[in-house]
Amino acid sequence: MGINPYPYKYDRTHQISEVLSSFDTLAAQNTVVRVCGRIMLIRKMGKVFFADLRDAGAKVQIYVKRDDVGEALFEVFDLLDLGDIIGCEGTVFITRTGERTIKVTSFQLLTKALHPLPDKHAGLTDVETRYRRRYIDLIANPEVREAFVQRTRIIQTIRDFLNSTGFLEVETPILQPLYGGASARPFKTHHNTLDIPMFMRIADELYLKRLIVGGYDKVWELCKDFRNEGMDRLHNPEFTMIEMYWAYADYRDIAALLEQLLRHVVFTLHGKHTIEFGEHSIDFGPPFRWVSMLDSVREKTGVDFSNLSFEDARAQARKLGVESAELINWGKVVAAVWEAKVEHSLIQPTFVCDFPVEISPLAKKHRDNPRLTERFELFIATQEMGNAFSELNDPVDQLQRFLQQGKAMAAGDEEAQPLDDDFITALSYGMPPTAGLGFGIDRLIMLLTNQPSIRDVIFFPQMKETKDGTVPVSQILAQLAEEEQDASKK
RNA sequence: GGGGGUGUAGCUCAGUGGUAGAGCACCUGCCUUUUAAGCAGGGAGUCGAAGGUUCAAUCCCUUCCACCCUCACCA
Repeated sequence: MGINPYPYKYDRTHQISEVLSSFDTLAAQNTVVRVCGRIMLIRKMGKVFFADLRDAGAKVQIYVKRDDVGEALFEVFDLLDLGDIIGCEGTVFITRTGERTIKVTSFQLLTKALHPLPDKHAGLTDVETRYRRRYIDLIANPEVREAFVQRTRIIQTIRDFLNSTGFLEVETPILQPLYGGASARPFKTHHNTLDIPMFMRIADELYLKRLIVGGYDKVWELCKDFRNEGMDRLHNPEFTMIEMYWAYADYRDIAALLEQLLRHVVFTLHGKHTIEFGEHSIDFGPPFRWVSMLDSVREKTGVDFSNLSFEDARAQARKLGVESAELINWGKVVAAVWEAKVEHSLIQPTFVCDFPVEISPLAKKHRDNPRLTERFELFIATQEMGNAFSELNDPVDQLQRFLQQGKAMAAGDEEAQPLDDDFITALSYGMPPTAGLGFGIDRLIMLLTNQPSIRDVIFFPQMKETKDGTVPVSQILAQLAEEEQDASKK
């Protein structure tokens, strides 16, 4: 029929949402509109078609009557399938049943769809297909597309907030000769020209603190991080954090800022301070609870670990049913008991503070207790949403912490942090007292959009490779040739 | 890695030891304001993969693959 199934462009005058929002005016003035979109439904009634056309923002019904478009175009429309993308021109009116509709006078095929859409009513529910071929998921499931719009809005709101409070958004290396800033196994790669091993970053911390040394007061980064660890509902190998560093402030200051930020984001997104997450209702309105790790352990277990020796602490932990070969110091024992007895009970936003020094190699020692650090983690709905400390800025102390980590690594701890000489050098030039914070963006978005899996807030989550998901090129070409032949016949 | 579950048409799902079914989608016909339009007809499947048992396996057995849940590690 000489129809190009893949033309170059279509001059549209309105997005569908614009047609709907100014419908009365368009109708009164008999304005000709040109819209485009994907055909989601077709209803044929003899010499008349009704179809639902959807673009990025909205859906509208179109009305194609043979007497309006002519015999030839009408037959073309008869060849269209669900999923095809068209542009059409016409005026608007309201049908007998009250639906706002575009009365089409002409239309053009813009893109032919070779694969059929998922069931128009049941949609696409198979999670494997949804994750592997997100484009189908996005076509078939409007609520999925909306969740990702929310993701962008959340990040934008955070960005606006931080920019408005004087934080400078910066970028630091993703590809690093040495990884650090968190306890995790890295992805390792290789630079050919330099012939050196390189690592994908697991955190931004050490680079951002170098910038504080360099004289920036407030910096932050939207961080893509990579951790070579297990994958499940809460973990994707590639994920997003925000890290921020604030000179001349301590962990209490940055906790207050984080609280203010989250309250602002929740309110901006939902217009209120409470959100629903699974079976929980989370209230961001009241001041967040602030409790020390040792106090919360004592509340739950009746045991005060604060003045116990390592041996006594381990014995107490054993009585509580907490036992592991990895509990090699007092700090690890306390953290393990806390995780076993306290963590699961933290539903409303709660700052848990003052972590043991052994598990906090980059945090400054607590001003009142050398066994602890000035560190907090924020928990919401039992999940860690953020981790922050008064940053360790004493290069001698930092070196000792690194050496301790080195011992752990030598003992087989694959997540211990390697010594970063240049970072020590940077600290020795003087880093002002600084508060630092990192929080997981994917988890925050899960929380704020009420999604149960991290895969529901990452467009293309990591999946195992499978033969089923791969179509041989030869098969694709054969199919294309076949379609071409079919088209030329028509 | 351990335990539990799932895998049948493009999509959503039934089903049986004897050559495979529905709805939607697709094709044909009827219907000029319908709306999950309707009515009539049609084509469509390596029943996840490979072995085994059996006269006969989509179904029973074994192994493998992918996905989901869960436990352990992690954000």
